[in-house]
Amino acid sequence: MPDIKVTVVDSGARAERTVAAGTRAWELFTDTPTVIAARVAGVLRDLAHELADGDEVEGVAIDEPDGRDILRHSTAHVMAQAVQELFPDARLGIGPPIENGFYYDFDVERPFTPEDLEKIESRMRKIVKEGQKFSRRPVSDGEALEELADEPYKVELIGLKGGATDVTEAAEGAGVEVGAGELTIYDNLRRNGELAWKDLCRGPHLPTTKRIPAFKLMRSAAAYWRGNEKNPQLQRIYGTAWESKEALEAHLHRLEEAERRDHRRLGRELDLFSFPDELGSGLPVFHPKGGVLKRVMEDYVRQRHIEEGFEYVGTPHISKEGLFHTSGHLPYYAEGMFPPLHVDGGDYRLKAMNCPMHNLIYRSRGRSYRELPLRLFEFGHVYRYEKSGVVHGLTRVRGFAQDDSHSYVTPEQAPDEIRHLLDFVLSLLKDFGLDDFYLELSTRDDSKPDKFVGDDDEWQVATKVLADVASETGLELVPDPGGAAYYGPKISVQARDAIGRTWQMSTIQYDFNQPRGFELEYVAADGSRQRPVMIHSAKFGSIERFIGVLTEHYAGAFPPWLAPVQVIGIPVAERHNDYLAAFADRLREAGVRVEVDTSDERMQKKIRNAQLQKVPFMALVGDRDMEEGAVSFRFRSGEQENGVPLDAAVARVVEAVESRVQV
RNA sequence: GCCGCCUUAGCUCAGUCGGUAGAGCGAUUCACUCGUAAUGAAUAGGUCGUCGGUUCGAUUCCGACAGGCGGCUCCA
Repeated sequence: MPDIKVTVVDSGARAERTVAAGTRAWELFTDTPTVIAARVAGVLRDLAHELADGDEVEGVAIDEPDGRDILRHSTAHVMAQAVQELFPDARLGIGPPIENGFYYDFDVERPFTPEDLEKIESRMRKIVKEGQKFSRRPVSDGEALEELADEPYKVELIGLKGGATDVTEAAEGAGVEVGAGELTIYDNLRRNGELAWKDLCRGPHLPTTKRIPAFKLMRSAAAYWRGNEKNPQLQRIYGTAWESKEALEAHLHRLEEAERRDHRRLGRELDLFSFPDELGSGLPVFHPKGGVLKRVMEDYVRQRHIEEGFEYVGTPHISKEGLFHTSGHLPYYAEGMFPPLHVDGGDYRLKAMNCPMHNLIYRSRGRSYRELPLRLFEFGHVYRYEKSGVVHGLTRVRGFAQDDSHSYVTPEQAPDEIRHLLDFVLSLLKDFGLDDFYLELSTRDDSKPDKFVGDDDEWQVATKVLADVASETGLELVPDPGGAAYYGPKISVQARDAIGRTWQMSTIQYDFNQPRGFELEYVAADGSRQRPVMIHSAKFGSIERFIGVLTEHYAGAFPPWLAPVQVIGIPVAERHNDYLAAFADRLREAGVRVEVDTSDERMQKKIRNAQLQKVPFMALVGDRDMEEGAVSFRFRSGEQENGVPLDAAVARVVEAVESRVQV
């Protein structure tokens, strides 16, 4: 048998090897048990892939990103097999790997119960234990259609492959079933060669089910077939799979950590806000402590806007409906608005956006080019009729305050203004402790012209201006086709929080449509009347959402400048109360939010309470401190600074607040 | 809006196979006055989410609605 030459790549090192023709990838990696697939000439392959002369081969380890995807995809197959063994009538949808796990969709008569998931999971363990082999088999479209005649969703995918340019676009996740080029079926073979199960799949897969070290089914939920609400709903089971039991445990631990940070839970525990049923879904109230957070944020943000050349305005929450026809909201955004109120023979609407009202301020008198950029800003309360299933804590509500501004500029000024806004937004977010961002550029979906106002040329200009400025920042820029507002494209700032989750915060939108709708004009230097462009911008998106995000980012342990209570005085015994009260007065004079715990609990209990309330400074006073004219600080970390003289103690707190640092 | 699950004291949760309920924490009161994450005792607190139906009787079974949770779709 002739020999072939292959190049084996191992963590950057390359080695030429001569092997017999017909050698399969696994034979190169017999010494490295973590390798579960191969990257051959840059393409992921099964370990059973037969090598060709000149191939460049790299092992794919189970704990690298591609390896985990393969593991999770294979685990999804095992799950589907278990489901079809237990529920023979279940028809298969798609089953891709996703971040931290996988899912598989099934068409079943009855939704899965938690007990079903347990049964499925134990059946899966049995299949894993059996060590079934994943065996790849190329098939023609015709053969696939014949073999999978009982799987209508798979048949549909095969059909799409012929027509649609990109199957992944036709159904998110479907790329793992049907790739470009030839179709393949994976047979799951028992040790004796018997066929246990099969599925249309592009692969690659683990060599055998035994190579699944750790997995767990998480939950089941409904999902629309191919992500379209007009399609039937399938039952989706989510699971997770990892390269080791330890990695699975660590993942579950991270989920617990995220739960501990949940702002809905912290909001209750820290007495920040609540959602009274009596008000209705998605309508929060802020309690005094949450009110502090909200006011401090708003004060700071208002101040920064004024420094940046914005003018603070005020507008009502409701208006006659005609305004929203002029703005285009009713034709394009009606389903997002609350239904009309019938008053005095006319219809009024709660506003869903502030822009129409700002336009009226602009239009209240003639404007000169000398006034531009004209920047109007307010905390405008808007109300949106969110579908009942999407309301979620403070991050998705039906009534909220936008820190909303509209810059009216000449078309020539637009790029500078957008640059200015983007810089401003990023600096504001950094002030609040968020410093890891990327940008998203949301553009029009050309296939749905009825959802967007204006002509192509205008959209192109607007999109280019935004794209150019966004790329100047050097931040990662992710395209978001179809995500634009009806009146124009937008840049949004996505911020990563302390545990790596991303949140959409600021948006900057370029709008040439509303100025036309409202017939906004300015008089140019040559005396002609010109139409301004407006740039919409919300820095935090929504104050409510931002409070929710900050709460999770800090896990409720806010930096002193934001903390509802900045210092809590804890007397060791009742005789220290007066001394602490005097210290608290001094702090209060310096503008510090301070409380003294004069309850008759023991000191240890007071410390525990302060710790649970996540107060940044605990100021303890006992006999020793009183004698020295000092206090002792305890921090949330448990660290202490004992015997701090009173002047220094006040200065210490004030300094931390003013510099907006975390302690 | 769609699918599934859930709703018992302020919070977290037991419980009743249909005969109107209990714990811990929290609250209040009393005692204790204490040096870095829970002192002890007593007391109060619930028409078991709302409205209908079945039943001699419903917190429990059925239905509708409201609210919540997890997804899908959508989104600041």
